[in-house]
Amino acid sequence: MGFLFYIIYICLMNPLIQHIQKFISLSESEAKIVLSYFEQENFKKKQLLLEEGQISNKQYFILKGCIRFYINNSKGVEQTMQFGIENWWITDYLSFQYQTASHFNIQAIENIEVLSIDRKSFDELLDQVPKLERYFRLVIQKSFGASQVRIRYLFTMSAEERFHHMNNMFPEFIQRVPQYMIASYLDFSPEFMSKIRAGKV
Amino acid sequence: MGFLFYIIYICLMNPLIQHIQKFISLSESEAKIVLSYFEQENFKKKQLLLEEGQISNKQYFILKGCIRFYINNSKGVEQTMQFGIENWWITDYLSFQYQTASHFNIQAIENIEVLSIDRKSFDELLDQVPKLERYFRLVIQKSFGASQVRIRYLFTMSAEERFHHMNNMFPEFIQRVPQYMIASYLDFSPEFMSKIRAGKV
DNA sequence: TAAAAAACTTGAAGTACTTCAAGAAATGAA
DNA sequence: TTCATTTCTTGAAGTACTTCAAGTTTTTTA
Repeated sequence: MGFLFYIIYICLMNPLIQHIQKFISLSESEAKIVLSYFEQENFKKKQLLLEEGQISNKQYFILKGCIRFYINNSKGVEQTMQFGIENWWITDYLSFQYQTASHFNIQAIENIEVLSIDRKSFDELLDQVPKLERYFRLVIQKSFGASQVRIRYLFTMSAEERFHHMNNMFPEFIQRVPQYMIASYLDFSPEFMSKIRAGKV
Repeated sequence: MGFLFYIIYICLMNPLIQHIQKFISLSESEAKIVLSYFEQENFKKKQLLLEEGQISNKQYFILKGCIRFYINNSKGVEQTMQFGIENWWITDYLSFQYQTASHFNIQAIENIEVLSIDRKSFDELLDQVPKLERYFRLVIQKSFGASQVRIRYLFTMSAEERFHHMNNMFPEFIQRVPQYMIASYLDFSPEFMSKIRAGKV
């Protein structure tokens, strides 16, 4: 009985289960089923979780660490499309859903721990715990909203404003990630970022 | 009996039901329930479906016509974030979900017909037909994918390339919408668009 | 702890766009 | 069918960035 409580305890303490519980409620037995579909994976700094041209066969929930979603632009320069940290889901949803080649790369910026689920298991999980449809709808909805806000910033702010805005909103993040990645995320050159920071613009 | 068949027929012929059927299957009776939650609304060209500062209380499915999702930038210029045509869903999902003030405007570019559903009805509908959770998840997932692709284009292509790309992909659309809206969607000035079209860049 | 690699800085020169202003063309309204 | 409004065009001048190249600092590796 003590052992069982322990199992339940570790299930409910799991970051993924806690995240799900923010959106929908899950019983202990459902939590256990959910977790049984996931596998923990670790990646080293700079390792790729997905490479351009591959089919994104897995969806990841970040337990620990920071990753980025990037492309190689026409000049061969890496351009960061999105960052992900603890409690974020990350995948190329189009490639994952339609099993088509991805245009994006996903890379660990730090040593990371993620929970992963492949496409087939994901479908099975949703059939077995249909409640999760709502959870994933809400998660994607938030990501989509964030993506729209991002486009709004790109459209309405100058390079310098975008930098200061990000600096105010996520100061710890600016410390955590190389500057050139932030620069490309904000859509300007690393040199220009250097000048902004030095107040030389 | 003939009358009943007729009802079923008009339900299944409805563009929304047909759209839903592309993602999940729906019985005739479910189709009827779904439609009972929606209301048809018509808007005239230039009318606003949502105005910045308001809470987006409705979600729209476009039956006919073309709309745009735009912001007023810091210089008071309207900047198009997104277009919507037949069979697209449109709303500010963040404002709709969390009932917060929207930063966006939604406007009819042509005289339009939409199906609308308010937030409360939407929740009820999902409770009554839980299958739809998956439908909406997939719809939003596609929108999110499109949004990511859009950012990719903004990052990797020059103004001229973005124009030619859009011109190749959606030639009929370029005809349908004023040039200055396309220019702002592609993130350059209407004057520059004019020069691109004239081959004067 | 040294050497190598990665990340950041600086200034000078260049460019892809924007802004402005004025006119022409197309569309809509009476 | 005309007048008013909206949309599109053009050239000249300006600017917010980029690119390049070289040096400095920081981090990683052995």
